[in-house]
Amino acid sequence: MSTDKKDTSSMEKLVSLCKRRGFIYQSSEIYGGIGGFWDYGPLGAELKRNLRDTWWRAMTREREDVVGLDATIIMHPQIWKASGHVDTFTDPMADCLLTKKRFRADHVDLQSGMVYHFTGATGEESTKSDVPFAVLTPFGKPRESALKVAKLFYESRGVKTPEPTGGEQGEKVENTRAYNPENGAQLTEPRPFNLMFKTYVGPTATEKDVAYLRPETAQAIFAQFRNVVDSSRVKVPFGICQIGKAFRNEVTPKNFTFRSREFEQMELEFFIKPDEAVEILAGSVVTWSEGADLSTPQPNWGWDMWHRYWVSQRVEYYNSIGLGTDVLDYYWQGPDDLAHYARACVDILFKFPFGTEELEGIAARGDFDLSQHQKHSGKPQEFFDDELKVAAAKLTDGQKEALIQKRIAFEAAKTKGTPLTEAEVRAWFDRLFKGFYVPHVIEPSAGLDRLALAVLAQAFTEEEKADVNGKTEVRTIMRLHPRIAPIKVGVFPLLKNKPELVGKAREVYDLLKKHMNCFYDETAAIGRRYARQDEAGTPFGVTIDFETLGEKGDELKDTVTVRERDSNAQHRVKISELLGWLLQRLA
RNA sequence: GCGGGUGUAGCUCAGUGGUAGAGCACUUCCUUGCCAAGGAAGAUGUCGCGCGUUCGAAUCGCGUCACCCGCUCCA
Repeated sequence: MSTDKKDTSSMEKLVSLCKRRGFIYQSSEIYGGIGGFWDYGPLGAELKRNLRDTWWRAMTREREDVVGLDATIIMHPQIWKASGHVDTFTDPMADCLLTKKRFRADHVDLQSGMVYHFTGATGEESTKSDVPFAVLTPFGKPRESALKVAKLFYESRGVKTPEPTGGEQGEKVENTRAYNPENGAQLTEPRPFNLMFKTYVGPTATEKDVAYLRPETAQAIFAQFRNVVDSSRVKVPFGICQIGKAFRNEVTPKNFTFRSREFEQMELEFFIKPDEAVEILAGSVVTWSEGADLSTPQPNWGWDMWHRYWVSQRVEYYNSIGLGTDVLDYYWQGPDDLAHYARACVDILFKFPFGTEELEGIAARGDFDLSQHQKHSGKPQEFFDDELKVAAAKLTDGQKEALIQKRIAFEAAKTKGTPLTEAEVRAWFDRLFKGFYVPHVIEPSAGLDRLALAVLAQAFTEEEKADVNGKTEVRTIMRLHPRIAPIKVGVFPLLKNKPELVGKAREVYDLLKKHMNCFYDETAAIGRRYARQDEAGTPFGVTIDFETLGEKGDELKDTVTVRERDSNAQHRVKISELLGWLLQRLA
């Protein structure tokens, strides 16, 4: 995905503020830190909890069609075999010996030509090298071109004006991936990079006991699909969502918490009927067209309507926590980017200071995952749809055959993956007409740590302000949406040497703290306390002043000053109405 | 994993071989009448870590760890 502008300095400021105020620390810092792992401090822990809660509420509690799951991090290793992670997570890598450029060893273009094997080189000032090196040159090119590359190689190893030795005769080689296509230089032996963290279950720690820390939370949902269906009276279309840790042994963790080795995912697997089932039940299938109404799911929606629906739902969610359209972007994967089993995938991107990068991917994955588990476990992962069975029974043989022929034509037109044979299509429809199908899935998969970073980056604002002495200074304000702010309200007695103010302030604090995260502060001048809370992102400050005590007349007695972080506006609010006033603005 | 950069107080940074510093922040006290006021006192460092060179290392060398940038990777 794209990178537009880089803003390293604002990122550095954000990292610094995160540490200073207790949002995010480096893991294991006293031992020098450990790459790709980050801890959340007091404010960060609250922020993350709030984000987690808003997601959970939006995805399951406020919906009738999604249920939750909380599965283990370590699961049966077969799960990762079935999902493809054991194979595809192992990327063989090879480096160019000359330029150090790195290649996916299995992605290097196949080449043929003459290979010249050099055994070393001698040079001026008795510099020399015994390191062997080989160069591939296209057929028809002279040996000198190979020699030129070899000289560069030995020069880079400290040999002055080198004369490579050996390599007099070229060797004919065909279809090799062992040389850099750009310059012909030899690549290192491919080394595997498995991105899954490995561990051992049980005391013996043999190869038989190998297990993996999950690299995504999604597979647990698929693995428990049958149990959820059997125990919770859900009917397709419905979803299962989960929040939890996932682990990837990234080659290069970077951009603060953006790419970490341990991270938290928030995933939904939303199971839908195959389009053929929709067609049988509803008579026709609605497909996406620009401007279609996505507000309420309809029984005749095809998979792409559901996909678009979830994109719009997710965008609505981001808007609800303060990430508006101005900071979001989208990337629709083209046919070439898509995995063979995926039908569509859109990334919701956020404009981070280091570039526009993915917050969430929403993929239409067909029935790939459940089918894989059905195949590997030998346990059926079908859903039985009563209404479908009844509707299918009413179809004529001709209608049935028309559906089958349509699918056969669709399979024949496939350009990716292995198309189903006619026999397989007929077997699939045989099950479908009896009411059985493996549901298709729409998968909105979001990164919680990325979201936390996004809202922090979005909230980070600097303002120049003159202090009482007229000296301008830069102040940092974290304009976090009140719904996710770690501290909702700061409670301050105007002065701490007046026991009446302090006593009243403690009363107000005790009143509020049962309902929201509050912070009591009586140190330093009031302006400083406001400023501290601005950096923590606290949306409201409540100050107990002399009016509260009734010194300015009875009508102001038992009222407090409520100060808004973003506008500096002040309101007089009765203590008896304060809780309601705040709750209304935090909802 | 490769190349480049950085690492000194909580934060930002100065300090190029000779007793570890500044600003801000922090703690306590005084003061205080709404946006980082003022005064006084105080605490804070294995100069990222290890090894070496040296009479002596934050400073020089080697190694290592972490972070940043660029490659590479991101199923």
